Amino acid sequence: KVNSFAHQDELGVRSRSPRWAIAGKLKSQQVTTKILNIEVSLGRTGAVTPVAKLEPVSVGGVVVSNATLHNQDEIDRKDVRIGDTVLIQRAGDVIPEVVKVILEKRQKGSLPFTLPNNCPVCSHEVFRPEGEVVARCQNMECSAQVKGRIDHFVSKGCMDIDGFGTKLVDQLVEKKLMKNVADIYSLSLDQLSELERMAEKSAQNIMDAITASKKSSMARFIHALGIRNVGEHAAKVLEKSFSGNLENLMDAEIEALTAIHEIGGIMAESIVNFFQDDTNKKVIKACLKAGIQFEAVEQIQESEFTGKTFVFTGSLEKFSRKDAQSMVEKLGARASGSVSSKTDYLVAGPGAGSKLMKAEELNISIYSEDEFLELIGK
DNA sequence: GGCCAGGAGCCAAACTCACG
DNA sequence: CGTGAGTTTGGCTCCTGGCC
Repeated sequence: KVNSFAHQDELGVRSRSPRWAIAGKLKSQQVTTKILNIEVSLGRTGAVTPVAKLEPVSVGGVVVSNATLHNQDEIDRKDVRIGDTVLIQRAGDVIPEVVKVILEKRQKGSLPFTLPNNCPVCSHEVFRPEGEVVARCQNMECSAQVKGRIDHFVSKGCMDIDGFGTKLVDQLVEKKLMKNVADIYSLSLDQLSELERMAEKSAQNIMDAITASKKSSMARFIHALGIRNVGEHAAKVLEKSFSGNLENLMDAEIEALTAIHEIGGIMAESIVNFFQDDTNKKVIKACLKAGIQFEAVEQIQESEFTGKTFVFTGSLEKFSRKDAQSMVEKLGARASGSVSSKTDYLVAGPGAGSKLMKAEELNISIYSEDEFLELIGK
């Protein structure tokens, strides 16, 4: 914003403006380390994702021992191999990533890495559709997928069942106490107390959390079901379009769905397929029978912010991200995760990084938390 | 003492949608 | 049909407090 040239920051980097100087300071620290192994993990959709296990190394103040490799194409692009010495950094100073392989240090006789053709968990064949990048385990009953779907169902943005963590889910699935998400509602206090690291107190807390979670909303429930291509946002769109009537959504046809703004052909197909499946129908029925209730759909008020886009960044101290999101949604605005030319307001807390810089570049109005609250009249 | 959940922070690639 | 914007999916570490 200021025409000051030949600025020199403390790293000794000559830059043309103060902003560049900031960029210089924020530039991620890059460190070399070794890839000990490449492991494969499975998501709730059966997606096969490779993770590099690193020789632990301190970068930007934390000890990093894992870095995602995304998929086979990424591995090929960077030609990452087990045993390689690699340069890593924390993208945005948070997420560890492999920048590149130091080829001079490559061990003789190393081979390019290829993901397995069979699921590492259930051995079922994995399939990568033509033109797609992600290979998926095709076995719907694969325990990794069952666990993943339950993890997702109980998570914060979904049914939000407090205390229902991954280790608990692992045990429940392995002991065959759960096969699908509806089984949550038939768990008993005794069954829970008998599990490892669980006793009366913890078990009761879980039971209470399950009960509390039954007061929910249609959007949360749709999101929780884990329909492909339908996440938090799409679930809200569907809730609004169907005015909170789940049966109508379940019976909806492709044409009715694509008529909705923000729902296209691919999402419509995923939705129809999901609700046609008999197992899915049974699970939904069981959940509703267990007593899940949807709160009334809130009417949003017209305001000067209707249609505007907010982005929140940095550590927010006056309110949570979720609260911020619901505050702006009540005004008919939306909260997005990334800054673009369509962003109207950026709200930055302390420690904001790349998003703040991008917003400055694009000349987007920047507000502090207090200024934001004042702006929306709170 | 140690395990686990959950909150905080936010990235990258793939993918989808809408629009010119 | 290409493109920009936004969503979805999956990912990483630190730290605290509750409970076994």
